Amino acid sequence: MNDNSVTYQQDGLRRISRKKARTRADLLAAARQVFAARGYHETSIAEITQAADVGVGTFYLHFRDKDEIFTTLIEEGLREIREQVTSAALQRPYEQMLPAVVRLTFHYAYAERDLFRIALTGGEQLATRFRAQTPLIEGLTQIFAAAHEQGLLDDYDPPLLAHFVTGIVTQGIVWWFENDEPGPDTMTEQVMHLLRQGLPASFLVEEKETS
Amino acid sequence: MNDNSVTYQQDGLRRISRKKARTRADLLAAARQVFAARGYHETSIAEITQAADVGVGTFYLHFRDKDEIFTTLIEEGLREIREQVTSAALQRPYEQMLPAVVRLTFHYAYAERDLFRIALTGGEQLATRFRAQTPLIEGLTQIFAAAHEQGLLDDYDPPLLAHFVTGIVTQGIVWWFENDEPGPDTMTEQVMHLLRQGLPASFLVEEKETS
Amino acid sequence: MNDNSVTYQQDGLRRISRKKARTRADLLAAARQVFAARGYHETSIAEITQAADVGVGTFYLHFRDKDEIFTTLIEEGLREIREQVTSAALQRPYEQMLPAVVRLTFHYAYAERDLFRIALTGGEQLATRFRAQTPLIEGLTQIFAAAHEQGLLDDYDPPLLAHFVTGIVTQGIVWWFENDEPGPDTMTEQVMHLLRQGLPASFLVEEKETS
Amino acid sequence: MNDNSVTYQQDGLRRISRKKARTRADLLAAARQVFAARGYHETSIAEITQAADVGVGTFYLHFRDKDEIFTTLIEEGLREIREQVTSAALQRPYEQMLPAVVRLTFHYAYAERDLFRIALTGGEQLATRFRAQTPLIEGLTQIFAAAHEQGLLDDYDPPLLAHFVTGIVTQGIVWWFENDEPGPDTMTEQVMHLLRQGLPASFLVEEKETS
DNA sequence: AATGAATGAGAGTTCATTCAT
DNA sequence: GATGAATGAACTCTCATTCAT
Repeated sequence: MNDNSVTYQQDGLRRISRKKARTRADLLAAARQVFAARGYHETSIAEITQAADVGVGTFYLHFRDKDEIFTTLIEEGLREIREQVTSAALQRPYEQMLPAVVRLTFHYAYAERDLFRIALTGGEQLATRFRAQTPLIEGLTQIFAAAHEQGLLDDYDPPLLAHFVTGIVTQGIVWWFENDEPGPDTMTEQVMHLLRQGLPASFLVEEKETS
Repeated sequence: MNDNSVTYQQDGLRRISRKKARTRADLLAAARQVFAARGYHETSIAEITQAADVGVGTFYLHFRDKDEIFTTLIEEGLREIREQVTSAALQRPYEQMLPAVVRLTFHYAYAERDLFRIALTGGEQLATRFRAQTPLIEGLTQIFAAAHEQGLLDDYDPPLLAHFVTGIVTQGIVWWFENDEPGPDTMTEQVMHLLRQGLPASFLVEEKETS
Repeated sequence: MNDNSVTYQQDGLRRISRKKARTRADLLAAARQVFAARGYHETSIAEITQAADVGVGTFYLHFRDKDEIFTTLIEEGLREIREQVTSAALQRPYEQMLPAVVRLTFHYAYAERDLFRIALTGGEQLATRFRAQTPLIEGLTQIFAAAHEQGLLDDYDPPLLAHFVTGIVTQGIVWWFENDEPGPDTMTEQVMHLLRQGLPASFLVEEKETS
Repeated sequence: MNDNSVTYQQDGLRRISRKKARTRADLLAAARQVFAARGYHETSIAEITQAADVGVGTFYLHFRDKDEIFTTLIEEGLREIREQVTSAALQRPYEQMLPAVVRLTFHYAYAERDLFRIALTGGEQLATRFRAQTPLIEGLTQIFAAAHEQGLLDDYDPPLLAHFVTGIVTQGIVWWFENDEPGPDTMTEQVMHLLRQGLPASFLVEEKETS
């Protein structure tokens, strides 16, 4: 027994834990694929383990239930995007933040459409589903709140406005569930155009008296 | 046997079919309530029949399965709204259509929040869920397409724009799933303000070069 | 109130009871048709009442359950045949009874194949099914027992022999469930030929020692 | 990791699959018993699993539905008999085939009366039921067809004759559903006697003119 | 750590039967 | 007598979860 043996053992442990991590990754990948193809509710644990080529029991070594692997999938998948978007935004002067956030979000969403489809479609109740929108809403709320404090958005309620913009972006992403065109840059331009110009006043005339 | 007896019998039939219609309505009301409280997938037929205070078998006398009562619920619930919004829009001059559609949609959605929650939340797959948005999208697409032909919306793609505006409205409705304020009129104003003015250009600056 | 009124009333009763008998007959005819088409177990009361164009509840005014209408159907359907065959047999000299029974049975079975299909196919357990064979078995047993007493069938056990012959006849009838040829007369000849001649001894050689 | 470990694992797999096979056999045995006691249609899956002392779900791990376990039961049960009868027949000179087939069939049928009761009684429609007779019918048809070609059975239609003989044998087996006597050998003798001698011509007189 | 046979709670669905009209 | 909406027991089947190996 010497350092070597310890090293061997550590190697063994590491190998095992590497193996375990590998299985976990297999399961996540399989889940992503099956969720995308069949939807959250139509997916059974057995389908996931089959796609991952592991035994059913193995699933429970890594995840508590279907909801946990689902949440993990979204969480881990979105984390990097969230971090990238956040850091990119912070690197920019304040006036450029909003466009940057929109553009980057669209780019990532376009690249990982299946993940967004899963996130916006499946899941147990609203809770999970709208969790995907939450980071965007919060980021936008901060941006708008800051502008509001500076008197730039006097007529708006910042959180509500953040929801509206998130609604626009979400709808752009949903659009891609059925169409591949336009790409993320054109999509961004369309959104920015709307946010910048609004719509022509000529057909936004409200009648005098409101019911 | 004379006319009277026939009348009696007809009365009987009418009464029976009125009773049957009553049961059907009970089931729909119960489904609405249970779906709203527990979500589509968490709801079992037994829960619906229990809430409607009828036997399980009765359910199948009126609906084929859970999906059918769900679809019927949404369809019948939204039909009137759709018709009201459509006819109201058509009674207005063209320039007033959009505001009218938004305002009316918000009013109905606010009044029937539980129905919209069910429609936007539950259901089998996207198909059912986004069905709720379809009428709005189509209506807006028509309005925008007309404007586009007159050169008013040169820089926009009408269907995409319709999706964006629908996204805004949807997000407004979703907002009410968790907040009661602001009411539909203020909500409409906020949306119209955004659509009219857009956001201040000063924080919509895009950097020169795009990656 | 006089004789007339009584007559009227009797007429009324008779009309009612005629109507009732009519409904009963409708149900029996419908059952016969549905049983033949779908088999006993696949047939539901609702299908019968639908085919008879009466309400479900009406069924229970005439029959206790599915088994009773089934039994009745067979019983009433076979009764006449049984009586015809029996009386025809009795009108013949003893030596002609067996051929007459076989020939008549085949003729009726051929004419009412659907009834025999129902009788031999459906029904709850053996009990009902083999009830259709019972009359034939019993008739043949009598014939054979008489012959046996006269020393004509010394080597046979009459009831067993009756079963064998019934087995032949039954198989002939079953043959018609899938083939229309040969007709009842040729069928009778084939059976009689077998019963008269047996098979050529040359290929009925048993080996000496039996295991 | 060496050959040993592989062997161990193989042992493990084999043990598991042996255990699974055991459960399957338990289910088949239970099904056989319950079908025999209550009949096919009166038997529920729950009764089978209860008799097999396994959970309901286990059933579906081994069989798709009631019909599949039924078919399997008959198929597996009859296969060996079919093979034995066939090979025994082929080992004999042509003239001895028919008696051998009849004798062996009766022996097996007597030994496994419950299986034959199930096969001849239960099952979905004729299809399944008469499947039990098919092998016998086909075997006999071959034998008779060969004799026919040699001019031995000029007056018979071989397939029809095969049906008749099958009818006799079937009726002999059905006899055992309610009687234990006579045993298979005496039963064989009675059948062979009939096939050899036919019945005394003296009471097979047909009247001249046929109606 | 991995496996997959076994489990049984629970969901959906059918249908014989009743009963108010 | 006839009706058919309503009923709920009974059944089939699925699937998340466990556990011995």
